[in-house]
Amino acid sequence: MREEDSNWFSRWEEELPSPDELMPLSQTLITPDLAMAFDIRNPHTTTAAQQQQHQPPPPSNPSSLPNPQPTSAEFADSAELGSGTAGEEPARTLKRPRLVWTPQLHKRFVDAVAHLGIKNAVPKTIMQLMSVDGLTRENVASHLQKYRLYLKRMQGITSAGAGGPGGAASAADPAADHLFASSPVPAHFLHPAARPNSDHFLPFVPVPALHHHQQQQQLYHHRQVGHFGSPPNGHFENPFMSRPSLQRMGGGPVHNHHPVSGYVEDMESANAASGGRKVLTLFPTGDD
DNA sequence: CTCTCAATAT
DNA sequence: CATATTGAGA
Repeated sequence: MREEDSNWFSRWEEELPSPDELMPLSQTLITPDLAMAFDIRNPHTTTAAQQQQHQPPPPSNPSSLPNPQPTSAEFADSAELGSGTAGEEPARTLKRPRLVWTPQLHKRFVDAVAHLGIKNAVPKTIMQLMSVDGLTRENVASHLQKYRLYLKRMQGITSAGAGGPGGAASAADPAADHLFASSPVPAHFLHPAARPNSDHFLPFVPVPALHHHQQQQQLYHHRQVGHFGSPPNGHFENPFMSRPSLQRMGGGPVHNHHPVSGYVEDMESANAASGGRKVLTLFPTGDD
């Protein structure tokens, strides 16, 4: 019944963060928009007051994680502010747009949690392992809360029949939680003690060997309408090839997720039912 | 200090 | 509605 547990493991190799991109430290204190607007890739805003906890060692997995490339962020956002809505606020205390947890982003989240082990899966660590720029601890914490609830809820019903690791969440769940249901729940995520024999599966535990400096890739993409490819450098770049980067668009994605396959939904679009809400979202990295 | 959880706000 | 934010307890 359950023996291919190591499946999820293999998948990791495809997305495992290289040591290079580990330790993102995206505590961007400056406005993302601002930072990007100025092409700042090295915000030292951090007063060197964080960094106290080290975490899991970069899985020395030679995996091919096509990580975030230094995609030159392009600008295209015509800031039309009627009155001091955001002219230049103090870099601190800025509100970020709502983070939109797209399946891909959630996947990274789940992967991170799975690899860290329930034990070490705490917001900070998860955030670091995810290496998603712009992601904050609060973002992860909030989502983690929901995710845990989802798991608990699921454990009740989903006993057998869940055809294997790949579809652990395919129960007849009335709880078809749109987002959660689409991510392969690793296999166990329940109690730490319910692990039959996969202890050594998590080779990387806590190896506080994290040193390096911040390397953050602020791939905030500003997208206007229906056209991109206006590289500041005059080079052509494929926006859809980027790695996890947050993008903020306006309006509600109006349910763009679809089953399988990369989707090139039309981002932006008027806000459906949310008024002009700026949202942070991340690219459909079309790799699933 | 950070994590977790519940309630609440947007 | 999906997130964010806050607050209390550990």
